Amino acid sequence: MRIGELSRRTETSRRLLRYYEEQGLIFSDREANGYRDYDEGLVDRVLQIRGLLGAGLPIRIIKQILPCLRETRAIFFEEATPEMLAALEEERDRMTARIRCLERNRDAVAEYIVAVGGDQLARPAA
Amino acid sequence: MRIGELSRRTETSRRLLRYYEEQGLIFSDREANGYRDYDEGLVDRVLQIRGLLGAGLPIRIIKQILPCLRETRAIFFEEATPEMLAALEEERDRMTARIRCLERNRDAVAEYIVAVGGDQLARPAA
DNA sequence: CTTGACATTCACACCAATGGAAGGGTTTCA
DNA sequence: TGAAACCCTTCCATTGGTGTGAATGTCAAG
Repeated sequence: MRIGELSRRTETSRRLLRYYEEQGLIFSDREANGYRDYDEGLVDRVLQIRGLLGAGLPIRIIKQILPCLRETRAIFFEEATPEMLAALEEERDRMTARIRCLERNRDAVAEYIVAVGGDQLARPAA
Repeated sequence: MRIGELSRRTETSRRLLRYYEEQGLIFSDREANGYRDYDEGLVDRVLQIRGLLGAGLPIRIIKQILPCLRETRAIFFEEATPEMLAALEEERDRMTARIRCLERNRDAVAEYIVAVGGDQLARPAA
């Protein structure tokens, strides 16, 4: 698909898609005229990238862990140097820490909402 | 405690602590001489703030949810306007989305690590 | 030929964070 | 008492990262 379709399907500006490509997060083939030609899988990939960015991971790290996230479960063993493995383990642990932090705080927010009487399913008797 | 101690205990520069105060994320009493006097609870508070920032929440949002996160369970009902409640519910849901995204991707990273034979320090006889 | 989608490139905006200088007061300890 | 270490404020500039705007040009189709 071309960039316009990918943009619509991911609700991501063309500009940003080109930026992600420039940053090495996604790739595209080119049509004869130079237009980008995206694989179907790029839709999920872009959403995934945006999710991770939204969760605070920098592009540099996302680029690093992308090889682990290929939907095609073709794992590239040859690239698994000890240094890279260590970096991945570190990042995995950092993600766990992030998750815990978010869970704790989300739960606190949720408790607060309940305590002050919010979240009454579909506002029954407002 | 004074700013130096808080800085050491949170591994956060004095500069940044003053910045957070300027941004309205934390508060301090003042000694007679003008020195900031921090409550013991600020240690956790600062760590919490840094965790949330690291998880991708902007200062603006963190400031908004801080009232829900007071360790003193004094909840300020009077401030719970419907608009604020709606904003909180939205933010709660966004945090949940973040958590799910991180979980999915962390698990993928973890699987990859196992697949390429990492993490054997912890489990020698894999 | 006009319209819309595509291309590239430079510059800018926003946010978190930092650095540093100026210029001054306070605490601690030998 | 003197020095070092700590603290204060204000101001200004900068860095790094994510994201955007706008100018300018090409391509394809009605």
